[in-house]
Amino acid sequence: MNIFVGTHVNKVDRKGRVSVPADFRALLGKPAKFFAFPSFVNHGIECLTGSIMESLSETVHGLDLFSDEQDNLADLIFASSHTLGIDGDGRVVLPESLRIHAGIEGQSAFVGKGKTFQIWEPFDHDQFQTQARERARADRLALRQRPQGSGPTPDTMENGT
Amino acid sequence: MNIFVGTHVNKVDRKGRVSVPADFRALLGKPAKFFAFPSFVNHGIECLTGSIMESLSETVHGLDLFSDEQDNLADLIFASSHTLGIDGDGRVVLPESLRIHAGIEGQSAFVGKGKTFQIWEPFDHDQFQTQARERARADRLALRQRPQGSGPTPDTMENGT
DNA sequence: TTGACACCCATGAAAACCCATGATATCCCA
DNA sequence: TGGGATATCATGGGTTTTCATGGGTGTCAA
Repeated sequence: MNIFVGTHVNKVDRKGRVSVPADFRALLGKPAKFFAFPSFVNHGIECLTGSIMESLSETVHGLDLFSDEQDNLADLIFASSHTLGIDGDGRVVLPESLRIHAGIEGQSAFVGKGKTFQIWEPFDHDQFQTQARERARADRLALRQRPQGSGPTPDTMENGT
Repeated sequence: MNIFVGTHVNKVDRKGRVSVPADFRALLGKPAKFFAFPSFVNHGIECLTGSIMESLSETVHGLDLFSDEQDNLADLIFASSHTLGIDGDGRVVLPESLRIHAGIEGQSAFVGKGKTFQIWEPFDHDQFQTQARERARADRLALRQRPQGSGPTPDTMENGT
């Protein structure tokens, strides 16, 4: 099962270290590491596996080299990314810039998103999830009334903890 | 994982030396060196590994030999390139022409771009990144609807606010 | 001689590594 | 099926290694 699921809240110690949930670690292989960058749209930290990051780099480099578009995209994704190596005890150090973006202090929430995961300040994520739930409900009503309701319904969001 | 990620700000000492970030050095192999030339679209310094430089030369020579386009590109890239050798302590000397192009004085930012990286004056790069971020927000819809097929699309970022 | 440049060494700070502990979950056997 | 034994995990703290950075020395050429 190669997907990240669940929400795990762990402590951030005074050195800035956090335990990566064991389930997640198992999916990160060896060398145990992943890439993390601030989301462009909210206060979460996006976390990608090496293989996803690599194919992302292939995609970006498929664009015209030195084009504005290539340059912008590469900057947002790669330049703001951090390589987080997992130590022998299964922990990573959250860089200060990421902690600030997410507002993380004493605790952090690892949130499974399928092929990727995110790291949040736990309370922030609660709020985010509540809003997502409400939106999903509203969207579903709209969907239901539509004549052809094909495609995935928003019930992927229903897997609360 | 053969990609350059992160933004690392290092000091430029009075001799013009800068430490190349350890992550980057690890990707540059031996002999430890890379090619650098002024970007033709902004104030950054483009930095390419030997192998990328080679494939770039293939591409350029695929253009009509002696065409204006070939001539221009070759000039922009190859004629203005410097080979920067990394010394035993992991540092390079930034040639004056490059420092002037980028406006670098006391500090420089090594910016990962996936298969390549750039060197910037740190404040300049901040500005550039902020703009890229704004543009990305505006372009997000456009990107999503593009048909281009392979690899994971940036849909990890689809979790709107 | 005077720079420019390639080496060599020293040092403080930060990151990676190692070990210990308590809590929880899992297993095993009666 | 209870209940003790065992493994897994999150967490704290100390120690070693790596890294960025400053400065010195020697070499070659203008």
